[in-house]
This record gives sequence, C-alpha cells and structure tokens, in this order.
Amino acid sequence: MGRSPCCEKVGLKKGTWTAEEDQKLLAYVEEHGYGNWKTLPAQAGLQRCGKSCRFRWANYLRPDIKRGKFSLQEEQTIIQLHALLGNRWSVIATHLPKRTDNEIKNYWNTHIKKRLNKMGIDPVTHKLKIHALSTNQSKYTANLYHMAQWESVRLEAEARFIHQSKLVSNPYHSQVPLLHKATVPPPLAPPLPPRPPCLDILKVWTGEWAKPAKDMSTIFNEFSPTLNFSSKNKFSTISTTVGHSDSSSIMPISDVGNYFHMINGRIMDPINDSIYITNSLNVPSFMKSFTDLLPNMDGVTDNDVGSYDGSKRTRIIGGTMN
DNA sequence: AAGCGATGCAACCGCAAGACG
DNA sequence: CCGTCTTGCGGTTGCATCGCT
Repeated sequence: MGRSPCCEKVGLKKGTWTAEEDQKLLAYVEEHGYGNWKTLPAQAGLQRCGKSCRFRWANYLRPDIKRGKFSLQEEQTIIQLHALLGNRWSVIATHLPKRTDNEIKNYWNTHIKKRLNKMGIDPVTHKLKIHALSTNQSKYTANLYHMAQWESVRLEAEARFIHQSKLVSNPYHSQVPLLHKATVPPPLAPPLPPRPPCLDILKVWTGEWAKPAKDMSTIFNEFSPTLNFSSKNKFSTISTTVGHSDSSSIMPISDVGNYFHMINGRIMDPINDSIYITNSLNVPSFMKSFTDLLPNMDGVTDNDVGSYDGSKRTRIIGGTMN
C-alpha cells in the first residue's frame, strides 16, 4: 500500500494554525462540507495537507466543541472509562459531550496520569502500586480498593437482579431469540445482604483521600469480599463470597456470566442485545479483569455508543454483531 | 533581567482499517 | 481477490508559556 507523502515532502506548511488559515478552513467547510480531505486544502486555498486540515477541523473548529477546563464530573468519567476501555480515546470521547478524543488524551497524559501516580495508583493498570502499600495512607487506599471490589460485584449482582425482574414482568422475554434463551439466568438468588457504604476509587480522587482510615477498618471487619475469576467455555464467570460479621448471611453472588452472554467476544445483555459497561465504579483489578472479558470492542464505532439516560450504567447500543 | 527546567497544549506521524475500483 | 486511496486512531513530539533561581 502506497503511503501519501507527508506535508514536509510536498512542501506544505506545518505547525500552529493561524487565524487566517482557520478562517479559510471554516469558511470552506461551512460552504462545501468536508467530503474529501485530500482535495480540500487546495480547494480551500490552504497550504496544508488534508490530514492537518481534518485534524484542525475535528479538534478545534467544529462548532460543537467545548474548550476549557475539565469538570470533576468529566474527570471521573474519564477515569472510569479508562479503567474499562484503556486508551480508547475515541470511545471515551463519545461519553464526554463536546470533548474530543485528542483533548481527553492530552488531559489524561498531562493531568490525570500524574495525579494517579501521586496517589500510588498505576495509571495504566489502575492497580495500586505494590511499593505504595507500606504507608498508612496506602493501607487506606488498599482498603478503598478492596471495598471497591465489593462494590463492583454488587453492581453486577444488581444488574442481574434487574434483568431477572424484567424476565418476570416483561412479556418481551418470550420473543428473545433462541441463542439468548440458552443463556437465560437461573432463578433469582437470595436477596443481597445489607450493603456496606458505597465506596470506590473515585472517592479517593474526589477528596475522600484525606479522611482518616479508622472507619474503613470497621467496615472491613464486617465485610470481606473475595473475588475469583475463571473462564468456562465461552463464558467468563465472576464469583464471590461475601461474609458478614454476624455470620448470619453468607451468600454467593455468582455467575455474572449467566446474566451476560458473549457474542463475538463481547458481553451482551440477552434482552436488549446491548453491550453493557458498568459506569458507576471502576476498580483497578476488577475492571482490569472485567475489561479482559471484553476482548474485542474494536468493531464498535463511535456512532455505536450512546448514553443510557438516568442509569448507573452506560451502554453501547447496537455494536456490530455480525 | 536572564537562564533554565517543568508544564501543558497543539499538532504531527505512522499504522491499521475501511472504502472503492 | 487485490491494490490503492482515504480516514480514523493513538503515540509522540514540538513549542510556547510559566515559574523558579
């Protein structure tokens, strides 16, 4: 495959765009649209390569772009989605209205990454750094981390519970294709034990970090969740046992894989044919493992991604399922 | 005021995938 | 099916600005 010559090779301008160039590009796109970036520069009277023009338009001149400081909410969303998706900036950008992938990527690299490092969290794996476990503060972080694991399992269990409720009440269930019927979850599990306070790693991010850890130890005396990951056939199973201090309620929260089923390597909701991403928490190790359950999201385009209004979950709608 | 390193943002580069003939 | 072209993505670099000495 032949590569198009770069700007330098054909003597085109590089570097920062001037206001005049911006105006030219903006005027041209507004009048003619942007069908062919290769031919656009010449037609617009720009001494730039098409790639540069496309980039400038997509990241700075497009009218639906918000510039400026990221809000705390946006930061949290970035962290959550990064834990799930890794460096899939374009996908992450679809969850941040009016933000571009490039801007998010830059913000991650220059701000969030550094702050996570300072907090003793590996920004790549979202796991605690081992060497950080020696300090008191890091013990607290470890507790948060542990709690967050529990929270993850709880969310998945809730998802299963909601789904099962739908099966009971929703007549649509009978129309679920056979493939999906084969993966219908087992009967309802016993009710969940009382929840520990909702904690996740993002609380560290949002300032809970500074609070004393004494309450954490109390909580951990009451709940001690353990996560286990295994792979069975095409399903990956997430299971946990939760023990409560009064030892009256030891219950398994099992087989998230029974709720979700895999199609083409993606975790699917058998009812809605949607790919679900837990959006309320992303715990380092759990999410790494959870992400591992999503071995191939590559076929999901930006257009496939939408917000699930009012839900704790964000779902990717209509990813290619060929 | 000058020098210099740190920081953050804008933009480039190379690769891969999709479109198309 | 194959080759070429175009587009999109993520990693990386370049450079302007800031802050400290």
